[in-house]
Amino acid sequence: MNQTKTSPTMKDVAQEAGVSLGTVSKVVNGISVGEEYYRRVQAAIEKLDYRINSYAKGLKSNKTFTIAVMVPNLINPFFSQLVDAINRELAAKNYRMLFYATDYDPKLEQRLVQLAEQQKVDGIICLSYNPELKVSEGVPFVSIDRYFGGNIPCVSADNYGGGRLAAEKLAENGCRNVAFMRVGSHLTNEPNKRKDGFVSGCEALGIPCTLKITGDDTPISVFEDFLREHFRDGKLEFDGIFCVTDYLAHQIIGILSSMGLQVPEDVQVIGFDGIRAFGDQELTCSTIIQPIEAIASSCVEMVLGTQLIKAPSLLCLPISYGFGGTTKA
Amino acid sequence: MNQTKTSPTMKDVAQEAGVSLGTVSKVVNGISVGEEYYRRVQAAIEKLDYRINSYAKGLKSNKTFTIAVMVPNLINPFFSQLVDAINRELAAKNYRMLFYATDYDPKLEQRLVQLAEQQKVDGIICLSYNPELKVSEGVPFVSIDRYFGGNIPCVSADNYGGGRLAAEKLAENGCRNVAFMRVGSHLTNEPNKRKDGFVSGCEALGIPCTLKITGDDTPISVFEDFLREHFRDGKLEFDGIFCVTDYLAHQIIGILSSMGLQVPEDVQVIGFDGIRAFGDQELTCSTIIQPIEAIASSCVEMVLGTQLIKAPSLLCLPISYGFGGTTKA
DNA sequence: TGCGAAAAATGAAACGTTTCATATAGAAGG
DNA sequence: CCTTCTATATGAAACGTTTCATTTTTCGCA
Repeated sequence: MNQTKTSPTMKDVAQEAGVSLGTVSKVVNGISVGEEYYRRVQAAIEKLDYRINSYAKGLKSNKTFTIAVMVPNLINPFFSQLVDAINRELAAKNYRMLFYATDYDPKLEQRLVQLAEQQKVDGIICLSYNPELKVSEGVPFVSIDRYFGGNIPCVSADNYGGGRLAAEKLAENGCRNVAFMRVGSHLTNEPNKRKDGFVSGCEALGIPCTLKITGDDTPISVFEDFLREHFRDGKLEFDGIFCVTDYLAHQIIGILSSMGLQVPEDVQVIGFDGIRAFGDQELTCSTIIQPIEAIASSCVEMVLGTQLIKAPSLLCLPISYGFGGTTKA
Repeated sequence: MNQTKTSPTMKDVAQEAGVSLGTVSKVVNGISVGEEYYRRVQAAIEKLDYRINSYAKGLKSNKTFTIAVMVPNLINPFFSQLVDAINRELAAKNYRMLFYATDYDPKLEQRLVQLAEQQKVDGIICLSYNPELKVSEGVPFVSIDRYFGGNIPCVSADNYGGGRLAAEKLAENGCRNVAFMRVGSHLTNEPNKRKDGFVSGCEALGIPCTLKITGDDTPISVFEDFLREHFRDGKLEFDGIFCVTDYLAHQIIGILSSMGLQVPEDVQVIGFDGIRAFGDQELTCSTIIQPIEAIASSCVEMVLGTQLIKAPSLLCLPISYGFGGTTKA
């Protein structure tokens, strides 16, 4: 018989140490036992190289020390940096992270939430693109950037404040006619407040503001068309543009330069997120910086229930301005 | 008694459907049963909204449909794009991904491997920075970019070929005196072959080549010092630089421009990886592109054993050149 | 020295599956 | 109508833990 060597169980340890199963369990879980027993069990554990079986433990105790984290993908640096930060927080608390990419697909997202629940995770952190997402009562759920109401907590940056700040910064730098650009129309999404904040900021400052918001799946060329419409005699009608994300800002900058316009000399551009292209290097465009670490740690605290949520709650974390060379200062 | 409503089990389904436990198990696992039985069980499943408990299943069957993926972090876009691609492959095969960040820390990495094993994953995919990593025989393990020998399969890009290609491209673009730059000294790392390929390429082409390889934890300023040493009368001694990663290339480009040098007019720079800063946008420096998708799918195939490994194997995937504006073509 | 109370160790039951030896029903053949 | 064979359904045991009702040990005190 060529038995494949199976890993030792608590029973094996108990036998080796000459104690009962319950005693081994106590030692493994750090519950106090007699000194002599403790020593014997530890020795047996070392000798057999025993490791607890998380699946047996999870089955019996209904606690898996696993959190599901869901974002559209890991390609967009905002998402990957967020997930990185969440993972750090979880690891520090001895939790494990099950990762799911939703690909911006509401159906898939719904399926993944069910999958995660069935996977018996202790909680779910999700940056959702599904306004109608159904979540089971049983599993703690924390949303990022989308407020569902009910008793589902949501963590997000102060998007409204960020919008206002963008308006103020452009104004400070001398802009007198600005535009706002946004892809998609997920209306209940918190980031949509960036527009509201920006518009209100412009109004307060007395600066005219044009909005260009495309549908969900329109190509980037729509923005190019828009810009060309407002381009006469080698001059752009706007002297400042606020883009809803850094990602979009980079695309817009590309279009502007292909039109022969200089950034920031001819037109200033400001994005949102605070992406550092290669991780810890400098910003590649001026931007409103999201507090990624703070978002991550709030999510983790909330989902682990360190911080109990009673009422429907929307946590708004402070943003800041970052100069990246696409504004004048 | 305020019982918290517990989820239905197979037993509940069996009772509801009036069949035995075994029959429910068969239906759930797609094993053929009598037509009438199948119908009744399905109805009961729907009615009770039954979901299988993965922990019970995993405990009994010793198969968890979970793969651990380990890279240093998700900040470096090469890593996050790789993990994204691996996750896609796994999801397509109905596997789940447990993610661990090793933070370039060999000790931590070793601990995480043990943790993953104890977590009963069906396999581990790891981009390791620990040349002495110990892996249990029990769990399928696939390495990325580090060849351990033994019977541990390794997947990597053709780093040697990539180095040669970098030399050829610089030569094609008129370079006659080049430098190679690399941080760290993880000598058994496959990417170290980039240097060998580059050196051999330069030799074959008859171009002088200077190497600058720093220690593991030296600051970036070491490269600045090096460049200044080779900078006389407003002219840099080199007309081409190959950086071991795009990440480094960007830092070097920053230094060069702070020295008043133009890229690519005064000096051409080529990186390695093929990072697209914002995911799907254009390259921000000329580079040797790693086949990230191919690496990901090979890893997944191997770790799932779709493709059986017998001998120690090192899979080398083809690279390509990508123009990003920091070379002349 | 002996008694009772408190503290500690024990081991059986349970968690929700899979699996396998057994039981059953139905079909086919004589 | 009975036997045999096949195909299918059954349910008990097992996976490796935790937990809790019991039993055993320890120890202070009379």
